[in-house]
Amino acid sequence: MKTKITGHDLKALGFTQGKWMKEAITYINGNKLEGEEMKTYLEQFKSPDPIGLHTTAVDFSINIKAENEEEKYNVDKVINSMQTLMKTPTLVGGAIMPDACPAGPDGTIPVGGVAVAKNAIHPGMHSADICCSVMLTDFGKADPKDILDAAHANTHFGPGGRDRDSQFRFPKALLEAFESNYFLKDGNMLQIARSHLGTQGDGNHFLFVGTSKKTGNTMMVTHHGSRGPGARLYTKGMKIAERFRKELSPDTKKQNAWIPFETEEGQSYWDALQIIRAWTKTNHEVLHNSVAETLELEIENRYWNEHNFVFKHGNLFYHAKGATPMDAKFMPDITGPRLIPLNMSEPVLIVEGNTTKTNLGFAPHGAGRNVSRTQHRKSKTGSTMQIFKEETLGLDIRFFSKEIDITELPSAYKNAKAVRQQMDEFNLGEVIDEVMPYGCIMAGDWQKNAPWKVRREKKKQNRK
DNA sequence: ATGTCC
Repeated sequence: MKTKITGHDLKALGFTQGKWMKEAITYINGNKLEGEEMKTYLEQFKSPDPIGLHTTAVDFSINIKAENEEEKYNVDKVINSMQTLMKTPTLVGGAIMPDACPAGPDGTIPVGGVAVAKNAIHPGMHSADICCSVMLTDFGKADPKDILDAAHANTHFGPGGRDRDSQFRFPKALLEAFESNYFLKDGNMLQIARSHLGTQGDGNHFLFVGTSKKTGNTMMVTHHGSRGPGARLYTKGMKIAERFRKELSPDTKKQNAWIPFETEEGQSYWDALQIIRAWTKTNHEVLHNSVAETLELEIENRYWNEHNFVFKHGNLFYHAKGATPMDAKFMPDITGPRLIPLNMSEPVLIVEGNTTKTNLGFAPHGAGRNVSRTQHRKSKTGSTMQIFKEETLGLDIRFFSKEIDITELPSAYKNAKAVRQQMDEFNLGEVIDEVMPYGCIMAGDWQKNAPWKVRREKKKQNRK
């Protein structure tokens, strides 16, 4: 006489534990299935065969050239990492831009990288700062200093969000969108989305004012991403992707895990990305509008583009981590030209372009870093104030925290001329206008006087 | 990237 089948027996047959087991055991025992009959019934619960890596890396186009030894080291590292990345089973194409910089362990998409996946969204390939973007408003013949002063009074840099009394109104459409989405609906997420609206964060984010080379008009350009809400979505997305990776493709590197588009999770994540994009666009708009309102100015023109995002075309998902989408097919709602900033002392480029065989429809997103922040800080041994003055001569540069961030000065970035020259050489968009710098605001080194740093400094002093 | 852990 045969004993009843248990979950233990099914695991011994190589099945993975799951919700399905309870029902299956009842069915098997209820219908007294055994032998071949049971095996046939269990077929439906078999895990799919693991998806292996591509045996050879998928080809990708290299739109970058090293100009010196330091850059050669960086470019080699970027190319090596891309070669590992391009073995990810979902990928069918890729490219790197002239401002490419290595990021993370080998096989991680570099900043300045594009990766094209079939039917898959890879949270690790669109960057942690989802929808990091640039927006421009043309304020006509306004005085650049007035714009910078008003913007300085209205914007917010540094960690966290706004106090309750200085928050912008949270649009109802955004509220409803957040509440409708699995990834975005929790209360904490909404609270952060409210308080972070109209904030720019830190790092390389900026508020830039300058004048058009073509018209002389005063233009304001903001650069920032999705702040807290986007960072949280990214973390959640990576967790879901990791669950799929373990089940579908354990050989895939953790940072390259994906969410299959044709799943409930895939659809929700895709929707969440679009909602975060709408939030981020609003995050720019409230700042630009507040300047117009403060100064009672007419807005003559406005456009924007993201450079960290996933763009869908058919069943292909173009992941851009620090690459400017040029082809209109990526952005049904974007009508203006694109914006490519370089550094605080250089113009913001206004660019148009299209797909070629080698650019995949993208251009660089900026100048890119020469060396890491830490390395750059170490290389600058003189007086910070002196270096700041030399590198920003004639410009009105302000740090929101009132502390200079030496790692954001022009010397931290790749040579702007070289990046522009490589844009020409590799056919990465045509510059149609330039916003000549008047001044800009960045977060500055807000951590300089943080309690833990002050404590560390004191210890150092005591040892001397 | 980020109220650097819901």
